[in-house]
Amino acid sequence: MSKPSLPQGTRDFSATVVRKRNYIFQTIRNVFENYGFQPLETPAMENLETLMGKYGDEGDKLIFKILNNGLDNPAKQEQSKLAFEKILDGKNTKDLTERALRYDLTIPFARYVAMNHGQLNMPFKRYQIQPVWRADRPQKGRYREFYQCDADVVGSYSLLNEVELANIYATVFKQLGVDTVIKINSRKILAALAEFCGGANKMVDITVAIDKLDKVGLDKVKEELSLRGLNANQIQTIETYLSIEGSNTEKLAQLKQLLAGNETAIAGIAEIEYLLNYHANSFVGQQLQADFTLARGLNYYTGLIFEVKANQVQMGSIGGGGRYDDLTGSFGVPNVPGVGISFGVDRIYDVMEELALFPAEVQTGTKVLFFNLGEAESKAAFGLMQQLREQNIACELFHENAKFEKQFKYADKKQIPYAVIIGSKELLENTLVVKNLVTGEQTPLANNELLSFNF
RNA sequence: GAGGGCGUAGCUCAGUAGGUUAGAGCGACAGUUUGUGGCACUGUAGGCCGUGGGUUCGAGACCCAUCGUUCUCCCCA
Repeated sequence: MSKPSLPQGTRDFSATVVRKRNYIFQTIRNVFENYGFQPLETPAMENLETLMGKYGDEGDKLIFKILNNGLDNPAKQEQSKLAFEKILDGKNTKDLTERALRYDLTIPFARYVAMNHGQLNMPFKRYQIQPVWRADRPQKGRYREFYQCDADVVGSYSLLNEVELANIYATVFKQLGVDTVIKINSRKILAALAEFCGGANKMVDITVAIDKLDKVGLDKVKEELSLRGLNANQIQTIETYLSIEGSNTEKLAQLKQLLAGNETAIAGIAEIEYLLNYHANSFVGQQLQADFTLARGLNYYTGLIFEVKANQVQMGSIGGGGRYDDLTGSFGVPNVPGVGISFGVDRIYDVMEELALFPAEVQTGTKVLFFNLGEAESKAAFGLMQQLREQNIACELFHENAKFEKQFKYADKKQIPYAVIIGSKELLENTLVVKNLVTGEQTPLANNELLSFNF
């Protein structure tokens, strides 16, 4: 028997970690609910065809596929072999795999909307907090199983949705105490830039290249643009575009000048201005930052896009989202617009851990340990303990009669703040001693006074 | 998909230019006279040195392979 181990990129979460994670989940969930979003859960696995082709070529490779059962069935062996040959040739076949683990929460949601759009009360606002799986190489802040917390609105073109979603971002991170910047851009502006430089079909090439600006620097970006077939003139325009700097208003002014007269650009700029003006006088506005280099990988975005970064920590984005005008189109239901955001809990956790932002109260487990000092003594203790439990005070009775030292140590390890001691003397007198294990202070009480003790 | 680092006790790691029975700290367990802890002291247990091959009189150390893990690039949360 070899040592047990965990699949790459997955983790066990022990008590302290779970409590901290739940604190994040709870915060996000409460804010979602507070903004009128309703919960949804979907299966861990989807039909492979639901997912394939939705995340681009790179994304398709990272989808965890589930091997069909019964491939070794003698009657089907020939079929299985043929199917395997097809896979080796890079072709898809249902004969080997027809299900896959969900890669994100947005596409399963889109599938859900497409299946139920007749029944849904539009605009439909749902939130979803579930794990997703990606066959990626794990590294810092990157796992093969991780949670996403999504909130999406479908069935509405109103920019008021974007306004609310920005508010949700700012509120959650304020409550968690994480100092963040919410970067915003519009896909329309990127599209307009492409129209200016080489045509709409160059949009992907351009966005992929400029998205790397802060990582590789201007020269490398220009190099890549050149490789992707842009001429010197076009690259010059993009350089000007990338050199836009200053406050949000200053940036927008420069952009207007650069892309003057382009209708797509005007529309995109209007979106950003709408969002900024709406939040001009709130705490949300202080975090919003127009960033025209922001591109976002997923190509279904069409309007405003968001990305959240933590200010004091070196870490990839801890949230992202944007508007997509035709998400369910690929499921045969056209013209359902939507906009959504996502929180990356695992990265938020890492950021908060690094900055020591978790409040101490998160770690409250057992409140009172009842000492076990003998058969009759522990029986009395048990009865009293049940009374406390009914008051929702978490208690434990030590599992066996043991030396004081041992019982104290157990309490220490579990950081239990109180002990209740009932020995032979107390048993006779129907009394007990409450000991504060932090201060060492002891309070003798009659049994019937225990319930009114302020733990 | 490409490229680095690291695998020695439950945990964190030492292990010098290859040389006897592989070490420390923490943790665990037991005790320091019988019912008040966190400290201290003493003792005990616990290692196919990731796995398989090779070089050598001799390998935890060197070489190759393999598995695991971690980090970077690509891409992403």
